[in-house]
Amino acid sequence: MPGGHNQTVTLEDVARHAGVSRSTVSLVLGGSRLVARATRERVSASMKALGYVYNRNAALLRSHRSRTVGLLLCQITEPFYAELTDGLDAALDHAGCGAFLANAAESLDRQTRFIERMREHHVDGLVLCPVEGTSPRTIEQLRAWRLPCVQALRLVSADADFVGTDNRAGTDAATTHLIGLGHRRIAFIGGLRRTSVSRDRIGGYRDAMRRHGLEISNDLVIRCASTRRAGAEAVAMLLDRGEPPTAAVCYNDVVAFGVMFGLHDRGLRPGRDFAVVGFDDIDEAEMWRPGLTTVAIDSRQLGRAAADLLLQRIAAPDEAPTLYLTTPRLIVRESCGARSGGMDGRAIATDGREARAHRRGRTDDAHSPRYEAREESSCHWPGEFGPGS
Amino acid sequence: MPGGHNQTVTLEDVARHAGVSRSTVSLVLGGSRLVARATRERVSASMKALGYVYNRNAALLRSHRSRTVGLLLCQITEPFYAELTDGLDAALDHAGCGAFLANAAESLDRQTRFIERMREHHVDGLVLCPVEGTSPRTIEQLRAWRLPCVQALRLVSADADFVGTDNRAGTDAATTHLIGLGHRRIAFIGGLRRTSVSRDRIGGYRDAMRRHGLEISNDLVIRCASTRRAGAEAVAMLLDRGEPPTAAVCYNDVVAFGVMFGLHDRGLRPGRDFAVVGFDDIDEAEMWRPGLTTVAIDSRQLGRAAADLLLQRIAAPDEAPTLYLTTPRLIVRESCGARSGGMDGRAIATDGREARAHRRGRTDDAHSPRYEAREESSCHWPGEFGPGS
DNA sequence: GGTCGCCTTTGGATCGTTCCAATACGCGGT
DNA sequence: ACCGCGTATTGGAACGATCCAAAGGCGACC
Repeated sequence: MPGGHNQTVTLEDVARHAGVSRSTVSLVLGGSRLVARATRERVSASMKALGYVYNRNAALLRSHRSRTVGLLLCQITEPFYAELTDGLDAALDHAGCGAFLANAAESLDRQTRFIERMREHHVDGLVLCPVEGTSPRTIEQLRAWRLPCVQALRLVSADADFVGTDNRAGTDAATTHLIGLGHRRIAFIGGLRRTSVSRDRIGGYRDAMRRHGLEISNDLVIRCASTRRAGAEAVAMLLDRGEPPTAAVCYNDVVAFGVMFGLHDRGLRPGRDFAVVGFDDIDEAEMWRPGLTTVAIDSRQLGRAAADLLLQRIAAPDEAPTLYLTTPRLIVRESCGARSGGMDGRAIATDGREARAHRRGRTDDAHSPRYEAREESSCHWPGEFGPGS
Repeated sequence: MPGGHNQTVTLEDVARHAGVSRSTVSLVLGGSRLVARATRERVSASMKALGYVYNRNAALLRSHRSRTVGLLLCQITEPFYAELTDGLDAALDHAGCGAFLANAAESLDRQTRFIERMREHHVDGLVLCPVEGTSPRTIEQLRAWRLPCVQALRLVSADADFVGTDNRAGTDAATTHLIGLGHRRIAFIGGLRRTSVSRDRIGGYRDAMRRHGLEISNDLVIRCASTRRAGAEAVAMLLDRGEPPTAAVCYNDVVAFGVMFGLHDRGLRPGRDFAVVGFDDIDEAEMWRPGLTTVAIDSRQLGRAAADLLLQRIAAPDEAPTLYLTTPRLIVRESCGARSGGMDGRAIATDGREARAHRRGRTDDAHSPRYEAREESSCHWPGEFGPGS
């Protein structure tokens, strides 16, 4: 490879060097079977010799395919989204597709700006984790622009593809588990943002409580931000009440960690004096002391699913939208008191460690669509989170 | 805005609609002062009316400026990198520049592939958090390709721009603090990867130990991965020894959290039975129970600094490389036993809460380069981590 | 009235690729 | 000798912007 090129090497240069035409070189680039084997090898050699770099932008200008997709995250600092990105990025990479990533930091304004920018870059499609307050019209607009889009996690419009999990079933299972352990006053903590995720997670909690004839007083539901600090403050507030709850279902693991910190501040031990359940099963949940009982949704697999669905949609833009929902699994560890002699020591259904190992195995497998498509969605879109909410 | 366009709107269309030439529209796009105010407004109106979308790729083809940079992270799931990305992204956004983000997941192979892809996309520059084993030749190559590049955190080549922190000073201060509290057998935990960061953090620890005439036996340095699990395992191993240490300086906060989990497993309380110090001061460090004493390096500001330096370098590609080093600050909380009556209760120099508040204030300020340039670097590049290491 | 200069505007060439219709070529069959 | 056919290759026209040299219009000044 020559050292100090200041002029870019083009197809023309390669063609001249290999003694063929520009078109032939282009065909070689595309891996066409039309080109004779000998020619193909000669051209490849020339490309290497000249240090040729493919110009994706020039190609895109003509072909209208960029082999690049956009990924718009609502909050990259949340561990769950980092893990999701990890899976998604790997899947796209595997498919020879690059990701143009942007972090909206939960700002509707930045989200709008980034969508604009993605269009300017002519990405082939978009994975969107919509920020709170995203209007269904935004999704409609993308459709009108014919920009393939997959909504991830938070459902805004049922008229576009969606990859997520059955949140309602998740918190239902978590709450039911706590009830089975003997708890009666169970709080829900977190879910401040007005998103489909919040609605469904709170909904599942309510379903389970109602089914067991338990009171769902509004002051058992503390809506707070998804931070450790907010979780700690929320549980402090609950413990100050006359008849405090004995357990809490948390919006996600981060809030649950905060709750455990808050318990610590009062000299209470999670899993012994108070039961805590999280949601997401992010990497650190297993390591916690006590280990966090939580609803696992395999972030990385969800990322892969989103990537696969988007690529599929790019290939066939006019098919009806698909809703992919993974089935969450309750992982029982110590923080709810069901294991290692805490609280009441009742026998448990799920072995956390085993389930975890299983999940690991799946995660490390070769890449292929492994999510489950389910028709009976737990999401009931038209309603609370309509336009402008 | 018309509904069902299937043909893209080009400058030509806008020009026709506004009754001017293509060139004039282009000038308007560039915000040129040459165009008369009335014309400018007419053109803008036409753009809006037709739903015009700027085609960055077409522009790039001609102008050789994409107003897009690449950000290559070595591991997006590490909270520190997520925070860095947060700051960097915001700064670029502020400068009207997009970021093409990729996650190498600590794989040299993926890093190479992504650099290739960035070149194909003709990004204006690259912020590179080099993965372990990155050769200085990689950086030289970027230079030969005339692709502006800023190394972040990990220094690979002194011949290119670098943004990082004075790691050696950081662990030196942390270790000195522990020695001041009366500790004599102090371990270093973490820093498995062969990077300049590992070298300098271990170096600072050694410096302080040596300066105080303390033994630096090799079995006090446990090199392990930057995970909670590895930290827990490492401290367990240390405690099994004949004469275990009474304190540990950790490679970063994540390892420190692991160490605290490991202590918990042995029934020991960090800050009372064993002193723990971290590095980075990631968001959650303050919330921990006990609060983590750690070396703060303000990840978001570092991200901003990297963005600024890169933009500067793109503007002036031929200037000599700059090394920006921020000065780390020790934040004393409870985990080292210096506060709240732990261990020996000696008076302390730094108030964690105040320092934190100060940092917050700076972080939220308007965007401007606030890092400190220092000539006396703590990094001694040629050596241990040379080519191919 | 001609010329100079200033402010605006413009046409054409160009960037590096892909697409498409056309061609060159070897070869067996009539 | 000509045709038909399949395989391999090619030149020219896009794609949608920017750049540049040049020109149009209009006062002002000599």
